[in-house]
Amino acid sequence: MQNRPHAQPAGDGAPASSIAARAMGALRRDAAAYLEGLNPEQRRAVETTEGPVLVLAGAGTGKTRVLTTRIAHLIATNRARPFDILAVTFTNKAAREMKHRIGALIGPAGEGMPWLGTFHAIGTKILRRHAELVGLKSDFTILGTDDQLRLMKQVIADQNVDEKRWPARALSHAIDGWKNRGLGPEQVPPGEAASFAFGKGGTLYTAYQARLATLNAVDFGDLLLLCLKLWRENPDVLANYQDRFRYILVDEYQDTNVAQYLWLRLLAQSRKNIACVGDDDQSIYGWRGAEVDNILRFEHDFPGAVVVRLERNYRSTGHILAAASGLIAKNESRLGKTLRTDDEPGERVTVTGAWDSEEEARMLAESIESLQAKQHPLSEIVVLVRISAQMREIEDRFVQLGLPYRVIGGPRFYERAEIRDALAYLRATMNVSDDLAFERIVNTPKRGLGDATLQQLHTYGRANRLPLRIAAERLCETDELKPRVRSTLRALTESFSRWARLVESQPHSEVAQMILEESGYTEMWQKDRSADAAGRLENLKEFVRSMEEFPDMAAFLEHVSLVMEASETEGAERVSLMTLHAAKGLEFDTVFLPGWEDGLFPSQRALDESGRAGLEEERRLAHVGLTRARKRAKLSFAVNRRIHGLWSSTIPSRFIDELPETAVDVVEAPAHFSAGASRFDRNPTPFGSSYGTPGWQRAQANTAPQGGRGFGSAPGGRSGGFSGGPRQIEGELIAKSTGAPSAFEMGQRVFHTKFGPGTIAGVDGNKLTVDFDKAGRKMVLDSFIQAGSS
DNA sequence: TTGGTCAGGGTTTTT
DNA sequence: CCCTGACCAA
Repeated sequence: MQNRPHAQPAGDGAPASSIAARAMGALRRDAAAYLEGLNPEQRRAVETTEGPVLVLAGAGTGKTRVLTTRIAHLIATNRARPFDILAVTFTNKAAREMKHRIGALIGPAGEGMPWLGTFHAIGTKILRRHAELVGLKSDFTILGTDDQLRLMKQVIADQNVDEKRWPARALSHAIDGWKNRGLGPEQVPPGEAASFAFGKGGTLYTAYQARLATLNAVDFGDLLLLCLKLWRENPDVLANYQDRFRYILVDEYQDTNVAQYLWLRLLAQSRKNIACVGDDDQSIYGWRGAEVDNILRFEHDFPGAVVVRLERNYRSTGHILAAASGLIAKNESRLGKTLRTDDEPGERVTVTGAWDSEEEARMLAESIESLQAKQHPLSEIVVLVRISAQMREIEDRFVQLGLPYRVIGGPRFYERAEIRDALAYLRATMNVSDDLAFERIVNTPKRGLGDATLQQLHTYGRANRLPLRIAAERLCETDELKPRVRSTLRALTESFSRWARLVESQPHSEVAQMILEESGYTEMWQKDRSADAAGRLENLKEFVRSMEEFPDMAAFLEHVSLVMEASETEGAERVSLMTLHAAKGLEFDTVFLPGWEDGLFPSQRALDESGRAGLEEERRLAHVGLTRARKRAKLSFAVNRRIHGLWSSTIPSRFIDELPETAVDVVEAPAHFSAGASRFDRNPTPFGSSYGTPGWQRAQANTAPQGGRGFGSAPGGRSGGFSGGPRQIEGELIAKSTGAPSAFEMGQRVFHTKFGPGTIAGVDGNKLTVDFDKAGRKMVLDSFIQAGSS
């Protein structure tokens, strides 16, 4: 390898550096070995280190591998140290994956890549360093969507705009759109700004930004937009970053929006060592600001760019690839790639029509069961739908059959109400001036502090320039409040002060749990009888538990505003169910693609709103779906589908006819799936061919004992009448209430994971006072204590 | 202030 | 059909 400088044997020459030299030598050998697994195109993508590079990486062509090897190569050949490289991704998941794989490639040297992360995480890091230059303090808070919306509503009300005609959602959408395009309030084209709320769009945007500034807060869009502002107004700061980032790598370049493009262009301007990896055929986020144009225009934007096409697919068999390629070839706006494989043709893509969506769900489930009978692992099966609404019927069927499945996507962990509430409690505790947090939970659980009281607080706070929490404290000293309101409000503010003091001295996760209990928040869910209450308590428990991984509360809050995901139960033997969008980047042996009907897929809305471009994006989505499959892709459509509760007839997707004939098999629905079969579904005929399947038998076992209803006794009912019945929900409730007698006694020796061994000096319900041998006297919850052995 | 009822609206999703 | 938000009565 020409790039392997001075591979001298250790011991040769200067003895002073022998250990380091040996270590370096080992590093280089690894790197070289690594390169050998690459095909010529991949290798070119890795080894063209200087100047702009665009890697057009088709589905399954080893995109991540190229990206990680490139980084390893830069480091191993001493072109850059880990901290000289800027590597941006869109999702935390992708960033984590890259970190992991780089670590595996070059060992601990790659672990500490400080500038590998999402656009937003890196933007945050940069902004915290220069906050004052853009009018912020470095401890600014990052607002989530719901805080953003609440703020937006306030702004709309302040400006005397009718919220009915111009809902906060719409304003938020408009502002997001502008931010995605890199436009600050002053830069929005006047005509465009005027089109919102009778010419008030611009004013509202300005007012919203002003509110954010007062709160020392930013939204997600600002994390990029303010970087642009920072760099444009402070050329010296920009120059510093341009110099610092010797090499820039970008993942999923086809998903970048204008703001991100500008962000990258500013940084890459001086050194021009920018490598973007992406696939124009997998651009499916146009509706949220992604500009396919960014990738289509790359050579123009970065003159002299080297373009490398990765077209050798290592994932799918021939017919699947042919189907996907044939389909995507119908798109006009693309750079053009032809995926090829050395793999066998394999099974053809199947297309099956069903009478209605219920029948489609039954067929699908039956196919899965027959695969299962042939030892196909369930974890290698995925069902990809266009919209989440399709999931319900499919889930119903799975539940009925007892087929284990998991839904990927859905509301993100940190977007769930209970998590946002818990976070709000912590934020309001940690930061007296976090008005949004305080406002969120002031009456959650219900305390009788409603709109009227809140209005009073706002008025008082604004008049005296005080944050709400302080305003509440002061107002309690006056007699402006009704006695009842005053006492609850006082109790609340005093609790906050007490919790704030506890954070100083107690382990943060324990304080958090205490806050949730003493505020009555946990109790609120314990009393809630609805089906998901147990799950919410479970989430809260997980939330508290996850805090323990952070050194303190502040660090936890910082992390959580950008990243927080539900712990996924991986590797479980289950079928996966998700939207096509959620499936990007994943692969499975068998992929089911139901709902290929015009209007649903391609979606009518995409067609109406974006015309040909919309259709092409839908087609790319279809392409993404097909290319998830390694061995089997099974399309289906229904002739009748329930849309918003109403049955309407549909026609097969135009995409079906665009598939190359030779790659497709039309498979008829099994005979017993005739129209209206659902009516007889609950009345087994002993000789009917479909009733011998294991699934049917399980369905019987599951259905019969439900609420004492025998089968067939619910005529006309929904065939999946399952979720309505009483269901036992498992799950341990979060921290038993304070009243429960503790299992601990005075004088008992105990052990605490953080404070070590100690002796119990007091018991109050589940709160214990413990004299720790090392840490002194602390108040802790019994759930954090184990009976001591020593 | 709270809880009920009713009308309206309803892709895709990350940070 | 199912969820959310607005409005109204107690």
